Amino acid sequence: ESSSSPSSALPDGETRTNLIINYLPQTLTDQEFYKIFVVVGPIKNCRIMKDLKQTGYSFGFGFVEYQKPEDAAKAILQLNNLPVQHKRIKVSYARPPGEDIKETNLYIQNIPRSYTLDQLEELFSSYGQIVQKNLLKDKVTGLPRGVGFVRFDKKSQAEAAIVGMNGVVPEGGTEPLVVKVAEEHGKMKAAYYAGYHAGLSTTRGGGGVVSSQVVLSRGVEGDASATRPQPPRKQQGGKIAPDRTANRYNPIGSGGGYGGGYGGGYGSGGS
DNA sequence: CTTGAGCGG
Repeated sequence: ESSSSPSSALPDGETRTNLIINYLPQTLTDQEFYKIFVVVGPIKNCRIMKDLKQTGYSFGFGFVEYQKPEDAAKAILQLNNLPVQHKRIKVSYARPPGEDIKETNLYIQNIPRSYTLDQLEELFSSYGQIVQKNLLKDKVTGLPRGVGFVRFDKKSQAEAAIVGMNGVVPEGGTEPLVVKVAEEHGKMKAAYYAGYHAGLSTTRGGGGVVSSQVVLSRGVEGDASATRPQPPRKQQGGKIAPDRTANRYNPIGSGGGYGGGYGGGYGSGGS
């Protein structure tokens, strides 16, 4: 049945129009964002996801919804991997809402230091499609820390990977892997950096903020509230997650180090 | 010692 489909190669039952765009440069504006995608076809809706309306801090990804499915498909073909500033954007279909996409990102410890990204992927590839992966390196030495991330397409795949790989000693390693769902607090960091300290007090000492008002009088309730989140009654049960909110990174400032092997001449530069 | 970014309205 060779018919119709005049100028576009839309897969058979493809009706999706909504795309997610990843790896947007932090400085990309909404207008620029729109301009990149509107060349493909009329857009119904698009938006860069931002941390807060207040800070305007971009999460580095956004959505583009076209009016026509063929334009969405075309955008993936034409704009995926497009160099934008110092990055290459990723263009792919957004997932239908309510899908099983919630806990697909895994945090892995005790990865043999000798492992490459490919090896890491190979280690987990049998459980499903890996959509993203990363190996963390020491900030100062640049040496592998033995921890990394693997993001699966589906939650069920991530779950299977945990069951299958957690506790397993990989080849070339001596310690069993620790595989668990990664915490998704990346988005909150921007808020903290922006000075959005709602009411979070890190009770762990040695922290950064030193409040000069340390007037603890015995019996004064109001003041003590800061250092006493809970009444001491129930301290026995369960484990208390201390404070993972300690962010000691400089938000902006590092000039790079990720990706980038490609110097990119693309197209003929306009003026 | 959970990543400059992978799912909103």
